[in-house]
Amino acid sequence: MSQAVSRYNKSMDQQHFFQRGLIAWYQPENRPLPWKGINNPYHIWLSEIILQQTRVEQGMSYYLRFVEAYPSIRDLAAAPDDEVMKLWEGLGYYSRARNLLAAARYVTTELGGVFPHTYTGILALKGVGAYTAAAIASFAFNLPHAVVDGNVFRVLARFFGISTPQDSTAGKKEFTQLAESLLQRDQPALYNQAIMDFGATVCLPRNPKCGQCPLHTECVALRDKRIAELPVKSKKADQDRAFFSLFDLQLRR
DNA sequence: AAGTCGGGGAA
DNA sequence: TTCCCAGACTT
Repeated sequence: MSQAVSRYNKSMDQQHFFQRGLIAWYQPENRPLPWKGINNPYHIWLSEIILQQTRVEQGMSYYLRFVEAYPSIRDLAAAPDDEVMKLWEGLGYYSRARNLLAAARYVTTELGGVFPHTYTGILALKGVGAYTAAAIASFAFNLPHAVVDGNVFRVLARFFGISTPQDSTAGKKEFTQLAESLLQRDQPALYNQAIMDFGATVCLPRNPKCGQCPLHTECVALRDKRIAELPVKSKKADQDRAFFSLFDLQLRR
């Protein structure tokens, strides 16, 4: 019992260190972005759809062009399909554009142009999954939902030394629960921005800046020299290629 | 649980 | 080349 309590307390200390360190580190002006510091749900939503599996630098100009072309969600809803697809050209994952338009029309016609303001309402929109719903809910409405994207998986896996594959069912559950427990519920938007900015600028996928990391003294992966191994993914394109090239080699003999 | 959808930058 | 990017959806 006392051991369990002790371990529990240590974990809580670790979590508090993480939260405080992250917030202390975060300076919004370090990474100014057009969709940062605003609370227009339409603009937030648009930016999040564009940024799905897309680098900020690549999505930036598209976001600006969409906002320019369609100042309101009604404008987007009224746009012809081919015009929107043309504007999306070059971004990839074109189903995002189709879902974007479908959702815009749904909000405009079915919801009277009022963007849904609850997590479940937002999640119901086409093209909006758990991550995007949490992002919109927190950034636009300051609702307490923790974002869990590639940055968050990486930061949490390393700092807490979690080796559960992030793309497994168990992993998604574990990381999501941890993220929710870490979320500073009195300032969800700020906290979510902070952890993603941290992952994008300090706790990088390769060659993370551990030397100048404000959390390095308590980072489990750094302590155990497992930075390069974390986070773990079970889907390994790598493994498949290795297998098939080996198979190929057998056939050639 | 595994597969699919993409262009692009960095190592 | 490989990995990964503010993932979601279908099978």
